[in-house]
Amino acid sequence: MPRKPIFNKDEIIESSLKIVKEKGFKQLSAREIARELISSTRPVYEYFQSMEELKMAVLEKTLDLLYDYITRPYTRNPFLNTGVGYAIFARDHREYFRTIFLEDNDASGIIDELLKKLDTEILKVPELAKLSHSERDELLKRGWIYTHGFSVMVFSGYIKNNQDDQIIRALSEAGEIFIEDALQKHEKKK
Amino acid sequence: MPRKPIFNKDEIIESSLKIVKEKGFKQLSAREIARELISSTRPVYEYFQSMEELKMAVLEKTLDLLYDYITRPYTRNPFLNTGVGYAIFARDHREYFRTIFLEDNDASGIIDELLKKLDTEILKVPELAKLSHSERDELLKRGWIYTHGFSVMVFSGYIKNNQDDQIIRALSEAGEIFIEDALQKHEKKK
DNA sequence: TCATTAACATTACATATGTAATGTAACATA
DNA sequence: TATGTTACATTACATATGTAATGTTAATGA
Repeated sequence: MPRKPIFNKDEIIESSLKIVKEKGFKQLSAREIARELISSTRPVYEYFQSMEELKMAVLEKTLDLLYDYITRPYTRNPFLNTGVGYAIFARDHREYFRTIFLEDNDASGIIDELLKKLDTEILKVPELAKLSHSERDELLKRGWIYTHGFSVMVFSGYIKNNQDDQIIRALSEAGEIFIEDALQKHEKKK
Repeated sequence: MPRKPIFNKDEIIESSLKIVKEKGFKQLSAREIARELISSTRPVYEYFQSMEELKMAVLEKTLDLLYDYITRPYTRNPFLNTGVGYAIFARDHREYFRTIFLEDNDASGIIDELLKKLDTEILKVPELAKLSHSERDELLKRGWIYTHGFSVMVFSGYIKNNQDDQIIRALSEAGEIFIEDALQKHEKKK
């Protein structure tokens, strides 16, 4: 007896992502989605209790994409790959990046997860295995701060000419500086 | 014959700053200001053509405060002081920091000015005078990226326990790492 | 074929905001 | 003291947004 659905949940989320990408998270509204779908605002409320709920779902999707980016094999160094993916994500998905890290979505949980991921990656780099826990922690923190600063610069358009290989070089050079320092301080302690 | 003014331009800007500090730049509206002043929205339009114009004036004020912060003598190193002031500003004036660097105010002009300032400061550090222009430039960029990353972390609340002295230490340590690397690479070239 | 019902459209109400139009009262001067 | 000017208040209109209430229609089972 029921009528056949025209729109589904995924379509609504996809339209939302398109709006966020083009106009920013702040512009995401039920009416914008309706315009995008060429429909009324009703379908949105068919699948989501509120705009708040939809926005959470959209945020989740951008996070999925971020995780995709930071797990790609840009180089042979998985530790570096995370940072490179992060910066390239900032370049290619400005508005998603802003939504995740610079809006009021309390990104600290997300950053925690990223750091945890980095913590496992860093162990895979052979030359760093000899470092103590606190030494590795310090190195991690420095690398993360630099990566984040770099990415925000890319995001805000201050760092231009940012081809993949240039991003890789910039981050890898900075990483080597931190690593060399960490190894040096490790040797000195002994 | 005219009536005595009750509110002046400065009061309106001050109220605006209070609102931005407490509720964020997005919440700044004529009616909010009126609430703050216990008045109507009319006085705002007495001194400003539009809210847009007022917002520009408010942004200018936050920039003035930022310049104040980055010119304070936290340490004897003027180069370091800029970064420290920047991070402390992010800690003490979250919403101003967001408005300036993370909102859509096209901060690149501001960053340019900051970099120019840093460029003059760096020359005052004796041990760095020997570096070539491009070497100094590279060092500057690295320092700036790190400082910005650090400040955004402070802003987003990820870096906690951020007393002045801890911020100074963190940035000075990172600075030393970059400086040592720059000097080392300079020596190698010879 | 037709009644039912889910999916969507339409309309409407509430709130927030910018800002123009209009009203009002205080104050300096004549 | 009367008056004109101006600073502010009030009111109103336009737009944007969330979302509830209500209307409409397409698909299916009887």
